[in-house]
Formats: sequence, C-alpha cells, structure tokens
Amino acid sequence: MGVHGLWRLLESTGKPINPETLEGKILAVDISIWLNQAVKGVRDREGNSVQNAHLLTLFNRICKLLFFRIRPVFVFDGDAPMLKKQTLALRRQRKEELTTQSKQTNEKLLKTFLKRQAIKAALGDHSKEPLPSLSSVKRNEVDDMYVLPALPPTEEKERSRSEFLILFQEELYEDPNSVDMNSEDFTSLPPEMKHEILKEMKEFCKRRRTMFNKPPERSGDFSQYQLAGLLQRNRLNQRLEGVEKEMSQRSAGSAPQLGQQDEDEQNRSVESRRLVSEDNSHYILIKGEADVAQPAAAPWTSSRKRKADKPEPLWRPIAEDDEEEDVRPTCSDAVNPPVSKPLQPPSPRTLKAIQAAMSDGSDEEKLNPDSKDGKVSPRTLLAIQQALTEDEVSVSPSKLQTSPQRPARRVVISNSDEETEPSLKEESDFSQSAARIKDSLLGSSSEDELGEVIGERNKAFRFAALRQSPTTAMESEVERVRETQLFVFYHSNLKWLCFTESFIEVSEEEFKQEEANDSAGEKRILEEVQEDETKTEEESEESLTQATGHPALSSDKEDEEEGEQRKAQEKEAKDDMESKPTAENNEWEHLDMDELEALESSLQLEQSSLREQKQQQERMANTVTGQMYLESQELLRLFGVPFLVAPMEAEAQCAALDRADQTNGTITDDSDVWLFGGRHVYRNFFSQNKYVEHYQYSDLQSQLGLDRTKMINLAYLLGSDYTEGVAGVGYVTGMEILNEFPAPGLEPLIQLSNWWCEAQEKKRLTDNPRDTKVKKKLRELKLQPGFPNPAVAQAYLQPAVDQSQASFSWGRPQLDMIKEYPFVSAAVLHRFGWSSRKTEETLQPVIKQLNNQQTQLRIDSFFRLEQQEKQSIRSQRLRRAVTCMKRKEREGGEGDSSEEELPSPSKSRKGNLKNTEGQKEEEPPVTGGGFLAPKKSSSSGSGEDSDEGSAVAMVTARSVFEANRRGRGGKRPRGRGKKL
DNA sequence: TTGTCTTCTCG
DNA sequence: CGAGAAGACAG
Repeated sequence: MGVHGLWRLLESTGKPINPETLEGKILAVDISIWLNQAVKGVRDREGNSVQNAHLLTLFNRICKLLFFRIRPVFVFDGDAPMLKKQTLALRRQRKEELTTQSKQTNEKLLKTFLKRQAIKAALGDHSKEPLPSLSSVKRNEVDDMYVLPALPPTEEKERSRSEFLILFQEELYEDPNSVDMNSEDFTSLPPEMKHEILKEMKEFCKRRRTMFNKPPERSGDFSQYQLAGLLQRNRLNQRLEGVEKEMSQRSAGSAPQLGQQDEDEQNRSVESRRLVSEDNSHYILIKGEADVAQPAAAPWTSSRKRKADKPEPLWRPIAEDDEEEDVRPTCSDAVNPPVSKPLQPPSPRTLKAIQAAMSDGSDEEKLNPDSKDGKVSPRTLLAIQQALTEDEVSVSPSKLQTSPQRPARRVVISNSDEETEPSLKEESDFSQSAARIKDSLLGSSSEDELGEVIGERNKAFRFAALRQSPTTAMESEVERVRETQLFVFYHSNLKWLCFTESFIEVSEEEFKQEEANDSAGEKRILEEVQEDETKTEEESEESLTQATGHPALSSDKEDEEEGEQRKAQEKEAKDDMESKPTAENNEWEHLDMDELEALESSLQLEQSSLREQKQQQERMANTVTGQMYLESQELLRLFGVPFLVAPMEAEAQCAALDRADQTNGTITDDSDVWLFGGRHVYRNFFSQNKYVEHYQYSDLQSQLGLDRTKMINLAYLLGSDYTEGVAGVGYVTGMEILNEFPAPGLEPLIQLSNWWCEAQEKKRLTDNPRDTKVKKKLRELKLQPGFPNPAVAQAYLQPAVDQSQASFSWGRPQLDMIKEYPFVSAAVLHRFGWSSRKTEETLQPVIKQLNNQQTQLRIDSFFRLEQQEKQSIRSQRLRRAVTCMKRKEREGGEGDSSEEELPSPSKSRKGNLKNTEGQKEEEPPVTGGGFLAPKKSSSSGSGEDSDEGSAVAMVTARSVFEANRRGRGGKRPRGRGKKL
C-alpha cells in the first residue's frame, strides 16, 4: 500500500519509459502483494476464484520480465514488522466497528421506514404493489444490511423497500423495458416507491445508457441515439418531479416523522427539481424527435459492453481491428484472462498461450487468432537469441542464500495471524483485542524461531522431493534431460538451495550444434545427478553431498570464499537470536554424515507434521500460506529466476539491494520503497493500462525538495502501513506542514505537535496573531495523543534487511520442468493448451513472435507517450510549498537528518532540471540544454552518486544508456543498437 | 478551483 | 476482497 497519496506527490518526477530500456537491468521485484491479491482477486467468469491464481499471476509476470530481458530478483516478504501488524489490526478493527455501526443504523432506518409504510397503509391510500417475479427472489447477493427482521408474512405489500428495489434493479438489468412507468400498476404505487423506482431508473440510465440503446454504428444515427437517451432521461425526470410533488404535498401537512430520512428526501427532491427544470429547456428543443429516435435499441450483448466505455488499451496488438468480427462468446469481462477457455485454434495454441501470459492481463486481443501471423523480423530473432544467450553467470550458491534463521518464518506467522483474526472479531472491546494481538504476537515468537528453522529445512527437503517426479521423467527422455540441469541440493553447510543452469544457446543453428558438442559432457553430469535424484529421500543427504561436490553445480572455491565472509556475518546475527539453541547454529558450519543423519531423522518427523500443515493450508483456500510461497518459489526456480526471502518487509529489502548496488532498481508500486531508501523505482510495470514510469530518488530531491526523512514525515501525516495519518491531511497539506516546520529528522512533526497543542489551549485568545494561512488550517486538525511515534521513523530508517553481499545468477527457464510442475501444469499450462510434448521447440518461436509484435506496438505507443513529456507540478499550493521548502533548505542548516546517510552533496545540484513553471533557482542548471535531455542525464548522474555522497558523477553503463535513450526522441535503446 | 473524501473498477 | 483511480463534494 505504501504512504497514502505519496505517488501523486511524486508523479511529476516520474518519467514514462519504454520497458525495453530495462533490458539487462537487475531489478528487484516485490512479490508478496500479488500472492495476496491474486488469490483474492482473480476470478473466472463464473466468479469462482481460479485455482492457483498466484501461480498464474506469477507465471505471467515472470514471462513479462523475461520478455524484456530483465534480470529479476524476486523478493518475498518475511515477517511483518510489529508496527505494521498493529496498524493493520487497528485498521481492521475500526473498519469492523464502522460496518457494524452502519448496519445497525441501516436497520433502524428500515424499521422506521416500515413503520411509516404501515401508517400510510393504515390511511388506506394505496393498492398492492406489483411484486416482481418471485423467481428472482433467491438472489444470491442480497446485502446483509437488507436482511430484515422477519416481516409479518401477511403483509406482502409491506415488503421492505430495499428488497423491493433490489428485485426491481435486477429486473431492470435483465430487461430495461420491463418497467413501464405509464402503466396503471406503476401509477398506483405509493409515491415513495415510485420515487425510488424512478430514481433508480434515472441512475441506471445515466450509467448504462448503452444497455438501453446500443450506440449505432453509423455516425449519422448517433445524434439520434443521444437524443433518445436524453429524452428517456427527461421522461424519467418528469415523472420524478411529479412524484416528488406528490410526496411533498402529502407530507406538507404532517410533521416530519424522522428527521434524518425526511431531510434526506427533501434534499434529493430539491436537487431533482433543479435537474428537471434544466433539462426541460432542452426538452422543448428536441421534443419532436422523441418517438422517432426511440427504437434505436438493439440487444445489448455482454461482449460489447467493454468496448463502449473502456478506454483504449495502450498496448494493442496490430491485428486489433479484426477483432471486432471475432466471435468469441466467452470473452466477456476483463477481469480474467480469456485464456482460461481455450478456443481450440489451429496448431500454435502454444503461441497464444504464451502471448496471453505475456500480456499479463485480461485484454481480449490475446486470443486473437490473427495475431499469430505476424512475421518475425530478423532483428527480433536476433534479439531473442541474445536474450537466451545471456552470459552464464558463474554460480555461487552462497549468492542466493538467506541466512538460515529467517526464511520459513512466514509459514508460522501467517498461521498465527489467521488464528488471531477470528478472535479479533469476537472481541468487541477494542483495547482487549489489541492486547490480545500483542500477546499472541509476542508470545509466539519463540515458537516461531523454532518453527522457522524446521520449516527451512523442510522446505529444502521438499524441494528435493519435488524434484523427484521430473527426474523420473528425465529417465525416459534423454533429450529432455538436457534441460534438467536445475537441481536443488543441500549445500554442505546447509545454507541454501542452489540451482545451476547452463545458459548457452546462441541461435537455433548453434543451438543444435552446441547440443551435439556439449551434451556429452552435460549428460555425464546429468547422469550423475540423476542418480542422486532418484535416490529415495532417506538417502538424500548422500546425494546432496555428492551434488555439492559436483563442479558443474557449484563452484566450491567461490563458495568457500564467500562462506568465510558470511560466517562472520552470521556469527553476529547469531548473537541476536538467543532463542535459538546454539547447537543449531554450529551445525551449519560443519555437516558430516552423522549430523546429516540425525538431522534427517528429525526432519522426517517434522516433515510429516509439515504435510499435515500443508493439507490444512490447502484446505483453506484464498489465503497466502507458506504453501503458496513454496509453490511460487518453486516456479521461480524453474524459470531460473533468483529470489530471496526478506527478513521483514520486501520493500525494505528491495531498497537495500538498490542502495548496495546489488540491483539496479526496484519494480514496485509500493511507495514505501522510498521510505526505506530506494533510489530507482519502476512503477506500473505490470499494469497494462499504464506506462511504466521511472522514478529516481535524486529527482525527488531536486524537483520536490524531498528526502527520505521528509517522506517518512509525510507518512506520519498521510498515513501508511505503519501509522494512521492525520485526518484531513493529504499530500499537499502534508508538504505545507513540512514547509512550515523546517527541521531535520522528526523535528518538524514534534514542532507541529507542540505548536498544535498550544494552539488548542489558547484557542480563542490568540486567534491568529501572525499565523500563516497554513497554520490557520492546521488548527482545525486533530492530532493523536502521542503523535509522532518515533518507532515509525525507526521502522523506516532501520528496517530489518538481509545485508549479505549477494550477487545473483539467472538461469534459462526449464521449460520441460515447468511443464511438469504439478501446479503449473494443472493450473496454467494445461489451461493454455500446452501439450506435454513440443513445449521446448514451440516456446522459442513463440517468444520470437511475441517480441516481434509487442516491440512494434511498444514503439508506436512509446512515441505517443514521449510527446506528452513530463508534467510539471500541477498544484499551485504544492508548487509554492516545494519552492519554499527548497529555499529554506538551502538557506537554513545543512544537515537535514542525522541518522541517515544522505550527505547529499548534490545540494548544490538542486534546482536545476527543468522547473518548468518559471521557478528559477539561483543555482545555475548543472546540465546544459533546455528541457528534455538535461533532466535525464543530470539526474541519473546525481542519482548514482547520491548514495555515498561522492560528488563524482559516475558514468555507469546505466546512465550512459539512459542518456542515449533520451537522445533521440526517446527511442534508441542500447539493446537495439547493439543488436543491429 | 483545489484538495480530500467517497464510490467505482481492476487485479 | 483490497488497493488505486475517477468522481463528488466542500473550502
């Protein structure tokens, strides 16, 4: 989630980029959110949650990343920080309270309504209502709040308004013409009913006019179509007005029964009247056409619906136009990938499958049969080959490791979360539940420690177990074996699972050739490993030891060296974890057979319990479980994508990787990454409706005068995962506040708090002596008691992260194994219509194809987006605040935050860069040139060095690359140049 | 007219 | 179902 509204503040500094320019970059990707959301959100057209949605999403996204030849590093969430849990729990609590409250009031409202109805009925004013067909009564989604305390069955006409309306709505949706407002039945209804119905219809018309009358194809008819809609609205309005008059007349004599409700209706009627009269004037003009225009309607079809009001997707395939004629009855909604219903297209189904996967979403074009016919340009061919040719990075198992004490924690914690939740609901007392949460979190921590150790081991073994089936497959098919160099094994120090790849393909021809050359050696290797793999689990420690020794699988030398370093680090880490038996720790150092055996036996015990757990987890669908994590990790492994499990927040880990230059940036939509110190962020990478945006910390500094501390302070004000914000404060006021109290660190907020407290006391007395306009507003705020809770800033500034200096390696996707992967094959591949054979030989051309298509599209759309370059700061207020802030900063004390290593030597560099809105800074722009290019080059320069404060602008490959990119209208990615 | 709160849509 | 985004509403 991040800081509320922070992105909107930062938006002006983001630059839309062509995803192609990300080629070759090492980018951290935060995975945790998807797992949650995928499970909850992904539904098929029946509304059933798709099984293995998380894998599907993950699969899609991996494909997308690999397609752009990005080198992703996936980062999993570890345990959530205390603070986060607290705020989230609080939030949930609050929400629940709110909903129950509203439920209650709703009930009351309904009751009074019924009473009124009864009274009026007693006055003998109305006949029976034409109750809608009872067949539709068993409506599945009647909201809770409409559930009434049992009504007297005799008075059917007293049926609750809400229920009635729901039924009515349904009818309306099913057949818009079913309601005849001129019919006797209708006119005989009580005015309230009529009113409601008319309102409903009006609303309905407003929103979904297309449902009544489908827009005509010919433009000539369009005006008539519009007219018809207008007329319809007018008729409704007229009726409404009439009914309202009727109602007000009637209620004029009687005293208002229940203020709330009456007032409400009164207001509405005023509004409606106004509307009606306005529309009336139009009505006169067009009256003559009324009935003529009417019959434009055609049956509304669901497949058309989206077309009408959905904005053009940005990345449409070329063949788009043909799509209109495409008869695809099943592709109705954008919610789910149409992929899920294979259409049995000719041969290259696979193609579409990938295509669908690639576009990572719901666009209809995915199944477009025409799209497969695109030609593969030699250039793209080369591109693909290159992608597949990426140098094999030498394998160092240690790279991927996390220290053993962390990873599996998630399993345990998420369980305890689940347990806490129900109890939360039951507790009505707020503080009580808060205490409970706290207790359960604290109390279980030692268990967690234990659990995580065990869990980790089990995880490892489970991987080994999972290996088994593909391995068996290998035995039968030697060809496939070639692909299966992906092996999970225990490293001798039991630290991590490692996998190796050979990443050698150059081109199709070379591929073949190389296969001939290399396969001999590889096979030898594989045979050995195969042997290992086929061993039973009990013997696995043996095979693991062997595997470790294998030259192709790991480089012992490297490992040893890094091992030394890490040992030191772990020693330190060890001290922090007293709850863990020391014996455990030593065990990591030397592992001989005995130990392994002992370990194994205990592991077997644990394994059975884990299985239980697993089953349990499988039972409760729709929750992110450790199981899911494992599955996802397994899939990643099959794709040859490295990942790590962060000790705590994934975003924090991503930021840390960025700053340590272990990655080139982070792909995330979570603005928290900034507060954790992120420097290069790519946003919207996975949303297809938006352009990918590139943000740099240095730009935030220079353009908005923001630094990490300020953003953290903003979190206090706007709200984030760690703290509720201050109500009524958005990002603009937030900036104004920071501007009002310029100081380092948390000081601004403390000052604010102090000032506010004082201001509250002597409210009346010193109304506003010399308070700025801003402060005037701030008086109205409502601050929480212990307002700036230092723990929040602490959590952002010193998050728990894995500091190990890892470098990552990427492997070639193991397609055969991906295919074999039980979950994937069931959930994804099979769905896509991948046959169990030919996967490999089809995939490559498919990717080529894809590349070809999408590249062209991208180029097109990129030009479009490049034109509307960068929007400056839109808000007047914000702009003012920013300029003030920057000025103050320059004049005032230098050091803005002590605990943070932002020496920002680039201070002098501030204020260059395209401040479009005539806010000339005193400082001369560092970079020459005017508007587009300079921003780019300078910002990337300062972006690189801002970390350690050396003012030297390191010209990395990256910055050169970026500068180049900008050079010509945005198009000319390095990769392309290289290729040609 | 701008910023925030609220409702709608997407994943 | 939750989060982002457009729309509603208030200063």
